[in-house]
Amino acid sequence: MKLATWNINSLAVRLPQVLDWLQVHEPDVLVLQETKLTDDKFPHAELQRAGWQAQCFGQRTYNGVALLSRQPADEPVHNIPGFDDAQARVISASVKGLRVVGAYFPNGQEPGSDKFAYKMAWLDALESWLRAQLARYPNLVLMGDFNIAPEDRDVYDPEAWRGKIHCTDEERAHFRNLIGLGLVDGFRLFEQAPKSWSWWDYRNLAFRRNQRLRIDHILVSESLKSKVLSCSIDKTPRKNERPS
Amino acid sequence: MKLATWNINSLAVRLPQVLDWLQVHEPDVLVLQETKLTDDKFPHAELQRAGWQAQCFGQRTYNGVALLSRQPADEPVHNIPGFDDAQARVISASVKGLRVVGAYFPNGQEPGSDKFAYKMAWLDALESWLRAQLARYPNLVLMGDFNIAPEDRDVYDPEAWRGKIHCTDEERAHFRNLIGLGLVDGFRLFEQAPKSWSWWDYRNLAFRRNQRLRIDHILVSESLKSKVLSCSIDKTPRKNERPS
DNA sequence: GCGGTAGCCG
DNA sequence: CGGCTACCGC
Repeated sequence: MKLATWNINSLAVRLPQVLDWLQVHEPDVLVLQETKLTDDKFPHAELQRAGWQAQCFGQRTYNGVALLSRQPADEPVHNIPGFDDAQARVISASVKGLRVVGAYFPNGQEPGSDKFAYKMAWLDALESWLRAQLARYPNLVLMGDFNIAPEDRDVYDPEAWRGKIHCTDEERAHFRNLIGLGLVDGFRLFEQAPKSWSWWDYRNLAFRRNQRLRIDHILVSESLKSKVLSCSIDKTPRKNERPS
Repeated sequence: MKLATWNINSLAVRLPQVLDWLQVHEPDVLVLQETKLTDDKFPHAELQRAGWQAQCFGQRTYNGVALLSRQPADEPVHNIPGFDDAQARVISASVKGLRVVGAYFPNGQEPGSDKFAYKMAWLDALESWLRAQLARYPNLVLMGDFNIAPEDRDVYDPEAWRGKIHCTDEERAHFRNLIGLGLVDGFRLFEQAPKSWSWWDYRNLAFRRNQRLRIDHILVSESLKSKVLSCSIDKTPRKNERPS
C-alpha cells in the first residue's frame, strides 16, 4: 500500500499537477492540505475521470483538507470530534482496512501569539482523540503537514531556527507526545539522506537562505511498523511550473 | 505610411499580442492606450528587439499611453501643455514628417458626474491646444481611444444609448469641434460596412446584448486628407486568447 | 469580464 | 512569493 501527503496551497491552481502526480505514482491514498476550496467547488469530476475518489472537508481561503483514494474511503470523519474548530484541518477515513488521518496542523505563527496558543490547544485535542482512535483502529496512519520539525536534523540551520515557530520545545514535545501514543515516524524507519526537507520558505527568496525544514510527516501505528517498506520525500513537484 | 491605434488594457499582459500584431502589420506608427505601466517598467527591450522604438508616457494602474514606430519619433510631448493633469493620456511626436498625437480620451463615466466634467474640461483643453498644433504641424494625425461615438451610425443600438456616456450631445459636439479644427475622420473617407465597431462592452456578457460602439478614431488634418489610401478596423485581435 | 491595487496569510 | 479576498475602473 502506498500513502502520500501534499500541501498543495490551492487545489484549484494545482489540480493539474495533482492529476499528473497521481497518474505517475498511483498511490492508494493521497491526503491534501490547504485545498482552499469549499466542498461545492471540489473537483470530484476531474478526479473521478482519472480514477480517484475523494473525501473532502473544505473551507474558503484558508485550510481545507482532502483524502483521495482508488478504493472507497469509509467512515469519514471531519476534524477532531469534540474539539470545536472553525478551521477545516483534519479528514479521516478507512481505506482497505487502514485508518487514515490526514491533517493540516496549525502553523502557529510565532511562540506567544494567539495562533500559537491555538496550535497548542489543537495538538492537545488531537492527541487525546488519537489515543482513542488508536485503540479503535490499531492499523492507523497519521499524515500531513505537521508544521513541526521534530528534531534539529530536520532543520537546515538549527541554530537560526532554535525557538522559532516549527522548532520550539513545546511543538517538539507535542510531536513526541504523538510518538508516545504508539506512532512511529515512517521516514526515520529508513536510512535517509542527511539533509532531507519537505518544505522551504519561498518568501523573500528565503529558500536561497536555506530556510528548509522537514515538517510534513507520515506516522504509522506500532502494529504497522514492520510492514512499512519505504518512506521518502518526492522533490520533483518543486520543479514544476508553479510549485507554489 | 501606415498608422494604427489600440487600447491594450495593460501592456504587461498584452505585449505578446502587440509584438505579433506589429510583426504581421508592420505599421509605421502604433499608438497604445491604457498601457497601465510606469515608464520604468515599459518593455523597451522586447520592442527594440522586434525592431520598434517607443515613446512612452505611463502611469501605474490607470491610463498610460505610448507611441511605437520603426523610425525615430522626435519632439515628444506628454499630455496637453498648459492643462494640468494627473493622468497620462496624450503622447505626441513627429515621425517621418508627420505629427502624431496619440490620445486616450477620458471615459466620463456618466453625464453629470465629476468624471464627465473632467472629460469636458479635457476636451476643451485638447481643442485649443490642437488648434495651435495644427497651425504648427499642418501634417497632423490625432488618433486613439476617443470614448466618443460620433454619430448614431457608430452605435449598435442608438436608441438604447441615446444620452448615455460616449453618445451624449455634449461629447458629440466636442467631436464636431475637433472636425471643425480642420480634421477629417479617416474611417469615413471610405465606404465602410454599415455596422462597424471598434469596441464592445464585455461586462456581464454585454457584448451579447450588442453593446458595441465605434469610439476609436483616426483623424487627419485637411492637408493629409487626399493622401489617405484606406482606413479600417482590424477585429482579429478580438479572437486572440485574451482579447481583454 | 478582465485588467489593476492593497491587505492577509504562511 | 504566491495563494487568497475585496475593491476600483472601464
